[in-house]
Amino acid sequence: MQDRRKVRRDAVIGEILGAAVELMARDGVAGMSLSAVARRVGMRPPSLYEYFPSKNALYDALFERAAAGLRDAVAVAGGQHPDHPIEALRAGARAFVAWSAGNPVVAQLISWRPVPGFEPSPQAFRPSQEMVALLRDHIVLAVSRKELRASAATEEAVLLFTTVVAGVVSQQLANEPAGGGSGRYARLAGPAVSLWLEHYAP
Amino acid sequence: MQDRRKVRRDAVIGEILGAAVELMARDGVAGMSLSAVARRVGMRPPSLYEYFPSKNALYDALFERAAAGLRDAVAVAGGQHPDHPIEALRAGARAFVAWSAGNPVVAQLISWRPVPGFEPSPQAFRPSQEMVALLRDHIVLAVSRKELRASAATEEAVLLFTTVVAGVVSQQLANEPAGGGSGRYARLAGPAVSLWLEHYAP
DNA sequence: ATTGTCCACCTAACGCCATTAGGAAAACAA
DNA sequence: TTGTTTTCCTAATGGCGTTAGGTGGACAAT
Repeated sequence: MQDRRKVRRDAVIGEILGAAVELMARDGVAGMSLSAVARRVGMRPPSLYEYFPSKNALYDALFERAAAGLRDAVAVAGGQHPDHPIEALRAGARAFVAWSAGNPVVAQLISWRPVPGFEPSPQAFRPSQEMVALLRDHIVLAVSRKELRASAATEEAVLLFTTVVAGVVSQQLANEPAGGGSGRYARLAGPAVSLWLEHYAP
Repeated sequence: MQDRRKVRRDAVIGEILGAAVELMARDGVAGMSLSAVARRVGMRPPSLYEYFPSKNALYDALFERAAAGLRDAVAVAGGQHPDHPIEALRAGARAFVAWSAGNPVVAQLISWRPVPGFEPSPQAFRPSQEMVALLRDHIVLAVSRKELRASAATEEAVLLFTTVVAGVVSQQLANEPAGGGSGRYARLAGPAVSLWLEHYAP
């Protein structure tokens, strides 16, 4: 019956993380306070230390969850086009931007460095690396099918792809940080990726 | 002899802003504390309120200085090519990225939203608007000379240009926040702008 | 030279924060 | 029933941004 305890504990952790995200939306990513989180979940601040050894550990848990969610969103979108890597790249980039616009708080945590002193642990960073690996696979596949120039598979080309997409996300987050808005900047995802695709077209 | 006082006051303000930048480099943009600034300039924290009515006002002053410096750097670079707007765009974008890589702390203040609760005042934001106006002028000139497609002067195209450049800066700041580094990501400025220029080539 | 005004600093204090120490009660295992 | 572990608590420390109120010196006017 140790199971019962673990279930309860995981539920509390989820509750804490949810409250943290809500408060980050209200007070800014770096403006979130453990005291406010504790108030929202009906605890005293020190009790949170039963679940996270520090505030940065809480950020780390949020980072890992967010990175995994983002990776999954991109993977699902790309997976819709299993034998059309160009379309997979387009869909993946659009999904990346859409997810970031829809989850602006945690997207800031991933795309920027908003919290002084916090750096994601290797474990939390892993989903992001897996996402880049996925991107690389699509590009390599496209090149092998002659749908992209060979130079598209170079390190610089991959970096350029992520940079272009990061630019769209950055504009979106900086200019519509609330996220709920129109997503004016997120609409640039398609055209931005087109710039890259045209340059590396065979 | 009121002049003497104003000179002295402005010198102190400069000293405070310099200390703030140094501490932001050490502790993060949002991690800078007025107490630490006061210590560094040899004052007690409340004395800083003779010069800035709040911490956010200090951020605002830094923002304005930085935005003006960035605008000037871009303007100088672009001005090197008065009758070659394409080269002016290239040089301006490179200067933008180089300045941001060389001043990573204040660049974060301009490109991101690192400080919860701080938004630049209209006055502090003005240099940034002037910089975008300059960019627009170059593009319009290039279009009128048939060096760019007419669609390059649309709102979307201008937004795409800023987005591509913002992407390079964002990658640079996120991955080499210390700035002093090799500027690996800043080297993408040229290729990134090329993507845009190729797409809008006549 | 004296007076009055203003500026630039100070100390003291308030309420908030993250974090640690140590204790109490409840949940579970024996 | 006893003992252990988990989960919460109160109390306290040292830091923060900011306000209130006081003091001395720099300046202007007499």
